[in-house]
Amino acid sequence: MTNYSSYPRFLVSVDCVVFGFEDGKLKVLTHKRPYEPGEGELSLIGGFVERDENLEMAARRLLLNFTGLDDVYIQQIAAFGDVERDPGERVISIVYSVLINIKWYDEELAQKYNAEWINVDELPQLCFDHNEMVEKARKILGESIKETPVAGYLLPRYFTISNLQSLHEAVLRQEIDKRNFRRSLSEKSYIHATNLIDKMSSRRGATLYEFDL
Amino acid sequence: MTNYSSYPRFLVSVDCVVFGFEDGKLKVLTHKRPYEPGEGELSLIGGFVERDENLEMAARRLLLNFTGLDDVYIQQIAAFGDVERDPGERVISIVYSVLINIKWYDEELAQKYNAEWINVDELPQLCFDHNEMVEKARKILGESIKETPVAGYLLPRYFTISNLQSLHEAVLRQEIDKRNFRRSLSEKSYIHATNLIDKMSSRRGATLYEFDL
DNA sequence: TCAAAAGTGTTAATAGTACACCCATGA
DNA sequence: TCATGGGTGTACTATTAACACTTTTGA
Repeated sequence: MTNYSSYPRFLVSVDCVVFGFEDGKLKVLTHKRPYEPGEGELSLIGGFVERDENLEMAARRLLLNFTGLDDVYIQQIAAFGDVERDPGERVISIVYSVLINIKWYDEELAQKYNAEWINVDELPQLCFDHNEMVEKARKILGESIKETPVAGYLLPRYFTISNLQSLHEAVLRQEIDKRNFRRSLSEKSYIHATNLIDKMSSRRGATLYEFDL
Repeated sequence: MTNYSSYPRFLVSVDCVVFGFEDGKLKVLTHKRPYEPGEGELSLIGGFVERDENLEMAARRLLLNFTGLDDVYIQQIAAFGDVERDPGERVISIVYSVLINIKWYDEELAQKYNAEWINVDELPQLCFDHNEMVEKARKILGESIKETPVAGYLLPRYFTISNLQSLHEAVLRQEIDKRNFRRSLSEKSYIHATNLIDKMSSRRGATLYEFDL
């Protein structure tokens, strides 16, 4: 027997900052909240934790539901628990950063949920404290992308160095020298050139690379 | 009106990894759980979040209660939410790292709560997932201590470079060269020498330093 | 033939690491 | 006078930053 009974219980939600990369821009997946409070306002992908699932499972369930994707990269960012953060009822929210290949995203589901990819540098006001969640997630993404192969989750399997560089530039909000960037990559063990050539993006053709994940 | 009503509610707790520094060792504050489940097992400082307080306030309330200290340094580490993590009932726990000056800790309270400071490198098994919490908090402390003045919260107001170095060594679990350490400090803007001398720790006397917090 | 993106090296500056001796003092 | 911890500088290595031209090819 526990003596837990006298303590309050709370709704616990998971909110996902879903990042995608397209046209040289880092984007975040949003949708219009379909119910009150905040109906019609822009929101991250979120939902409540159920009894039989842990926090990460809840995030994965919501993502599968919303994007059609399983097996995405997710990482916990923080817990948000201000008393008044959700005007409907007190909700404690656990935030996850999620990286997906925007091309695999299910367009039909997008329509169904009023979903929209928004450039992270041009985000309007989102509901509740969701802007703050995006900021935190982006900061952590910036730290990860320099050290780890997480960029692989935002790009297609094969990609050019230019693609990868423009992703880094979008995440870090700074220009990077091409030669220094290529050299730093050549020192990473988790990325390698394939013998494939991309003829789409240039006349000359660019070597396609691949992450070892 | 919300449509939140059909979702489950959970107990939400805050667990604090309270770090202190004494005798050249990084220590964590533990106590014996006074009730089931896990009665008698070693536990971090924790408790349930109340309706009218946010997560950080809950942590501060628990700390004041348990250590007699307000105005401590606290930083959120992560949320732990595995379904079975607490065998009594499902509890979602938000973990905070807390840095205090071990000398200010209230010994009477310590007795009352069966509290004990344990060397972080010699921690026995703690209840539930508390060891994992300590590991995460310690990892983050290691990153912070190199870049920021957080060491100031673990030391007395005035301290010698030797003190500070031994703290860094305890946190990072590695020896540091004395000359390099002193040089790196001289490049930090947030620490400065006072004109006070500590005559306790050596015959010659050592300059006392102070953080600008 | 030329526009457009791919690819390529060198130098300078900075940060980090390794290392050994003298100093001041109280007991 | 000597044991103890305080305090100091230099050379080497590794990392990061700055910088410009040639290559390939389809239109």
